[in-house]
Amino acid sequence: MKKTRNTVQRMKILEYLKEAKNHASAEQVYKEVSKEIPTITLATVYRNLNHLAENGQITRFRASNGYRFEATVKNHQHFICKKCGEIKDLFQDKLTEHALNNVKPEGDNVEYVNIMFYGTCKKCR
Amino acid sequence: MKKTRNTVQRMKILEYLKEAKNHASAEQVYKEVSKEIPTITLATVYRNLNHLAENGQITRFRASNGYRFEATVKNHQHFICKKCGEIKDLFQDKLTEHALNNVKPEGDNVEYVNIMFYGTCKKCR
DNA sequence: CTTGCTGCAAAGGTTTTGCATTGTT
DNA sequence: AACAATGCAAAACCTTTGCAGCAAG
Repeated sequence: MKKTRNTVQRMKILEYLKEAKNHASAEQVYKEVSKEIPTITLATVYRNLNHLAENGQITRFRASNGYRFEATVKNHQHFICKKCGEIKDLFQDKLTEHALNNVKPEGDNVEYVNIMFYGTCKKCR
Repeated sequence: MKKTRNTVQRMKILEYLKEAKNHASAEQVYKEVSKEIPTITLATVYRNLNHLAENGQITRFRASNGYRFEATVKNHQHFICKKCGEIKDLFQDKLTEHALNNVKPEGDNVEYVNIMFYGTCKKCR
């Protein structure tokens, strides 16, 4: 396992995601963290987000307009509105668990599931 | 509903996806269809893939390196290897259905689910 | 004939990378 | 002191778009 360092940048990025509890884009993280570390660059934000994701401290997934990042939270799902693109958390207890329990891998090693519901949100209907 | 035309390009693209039963990237579709229609362009491929996806004839989802397209097949899920990026179909019967039956939308209109399992495939372990 | 679709080329947006320098450990 | 991480700028990638001509209905 590679050695990692706790730089101010990395700490602040993680801290932001933990507090915001949102599904931030890299740009969004960059904007927020810039307030505290004005010299930070988008490249650094990306490098840290990827690093944190690889270490399981945050979760990374794709929306139609790029990656989204969130502090890792167990057993929840997402709803994405096809019109406005809003992403909501769903906490359908046991659903994630149920999915994991019902996969028969056939030699592949399943680590986690990503369950995304799509449709039209209340506002856009 | 907007009127659409069945151009040779569109027909061949759909035909390819139906026969290949894969999770092709736009590039891949382009490459294959080019064999039959050498003058086709990537832009046209994209326009048609998006068009077909909007009409429900194919399904579009995001892998880490871009969109993937497949002829629409009901009630199946995907497994993606984190190392090699290979995408496999899973047919855990009822899983998709179960997920849809267990969402409580709260005003949002759920249309479909995308269930993606991640891990390390047999070859990469 | 109408207008949706194509090919071409160019632009747009997001994410990654090379390099010299800085800062953690 | 070692080397992981940063900032900067440039590149790489994927996808979309404007436009003039073409072709499906």
